[in-house]
Amino acid sequence: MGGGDRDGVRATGQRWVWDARAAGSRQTEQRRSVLEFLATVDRCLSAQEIRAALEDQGRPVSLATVYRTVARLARAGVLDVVLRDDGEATYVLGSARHHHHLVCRRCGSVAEIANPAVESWTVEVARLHGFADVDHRLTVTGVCPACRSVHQRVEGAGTS
Amino acid sequence: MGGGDRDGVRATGQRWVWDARAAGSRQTEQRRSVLEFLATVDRCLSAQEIRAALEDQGRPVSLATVYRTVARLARAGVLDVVLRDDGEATYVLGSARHHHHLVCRRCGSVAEIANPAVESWTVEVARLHGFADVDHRLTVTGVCPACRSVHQRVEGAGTS
DNA sequence: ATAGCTGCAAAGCCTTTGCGGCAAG
DNA sequence: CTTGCCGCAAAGGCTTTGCAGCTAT
Repeated sequence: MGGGDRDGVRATGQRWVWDARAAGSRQTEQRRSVLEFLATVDRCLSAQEIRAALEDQGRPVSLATVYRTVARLARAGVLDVVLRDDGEATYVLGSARHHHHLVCRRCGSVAEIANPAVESWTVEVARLHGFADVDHRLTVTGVCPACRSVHQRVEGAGTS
Repeated sequence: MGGGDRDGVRATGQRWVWDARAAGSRQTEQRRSVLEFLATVDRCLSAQEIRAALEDQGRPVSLATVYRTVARLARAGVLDVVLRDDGEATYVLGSARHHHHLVCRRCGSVAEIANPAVESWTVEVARLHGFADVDHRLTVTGVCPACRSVHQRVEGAGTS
């Protein structure tokens, strides 16, 4: 599911192309802005952060359009939705196949991690419980080396 | 971090006790309602669902109090917060130590699952990336046997 | 020329918070 | 009696949606 050429977006290897001929999908400056920007980032960003960054780059896009665009990209399987601890949704380019992420709690930098053993175990344990239509999501959080060295202090970082 | 006897709640084995003598923590009917109710449930429920259920039981508790109570219980490590796919927070009694859950996408039933190998792998992979203060969260979603047999149809259940 | 997309602003939800009054200890 | 807790209602944030105009095709 969610594998690929829906919504006019296709993932071909490491390149994403917006298929203009897909049923009523248009190539617009705003969608290009969002997609091209996300391609330059290795952090998971919220819709508001994406909008702010694009504005700084002189390529303003309305918040509603950012939401609509990332929703489309997520549906197409081009990007992955990562929920922060507080429930805010963030987005990052990724296979959308392995939902395994290593996320920095401070700066939001993301690395995809993989472990086939985990993958197969989740399927197996779900099957043992009689579950069908199984999916899974593993998020490892921590503080990345960069943030550690900076000794950046964020509100409530320590004990709360 | 959130280890135990804070907020006047203690987890002793499989039993939870509200330590009334903990720094300014009072035993009230509402808190008892929430805790006792959660003990009878094996599903993860949102604050609103908890409030509705308690009202049905003739033990009404205001939504604000439910939120304040579950926040306290979560901080005390008595219950676990499980984010739904849409970002809504749900709560379930649990060790709050292993964040491994098998959740039914339809009815929200929850089973705790455990795999030490996964646990150690997450720590290892995080360390390899230089991450500190590591935590993780694994959620396996699917449709449980009960919901499968009922052939319950929820909006957008199939492909979406 | 057509149909989809954008921006704006309003509405929807979930969650938090201020406050007066009540109640546990 | 003191201090914390409850309920109510308002405020805060994130996200979605209706609508009119613009634009990619």
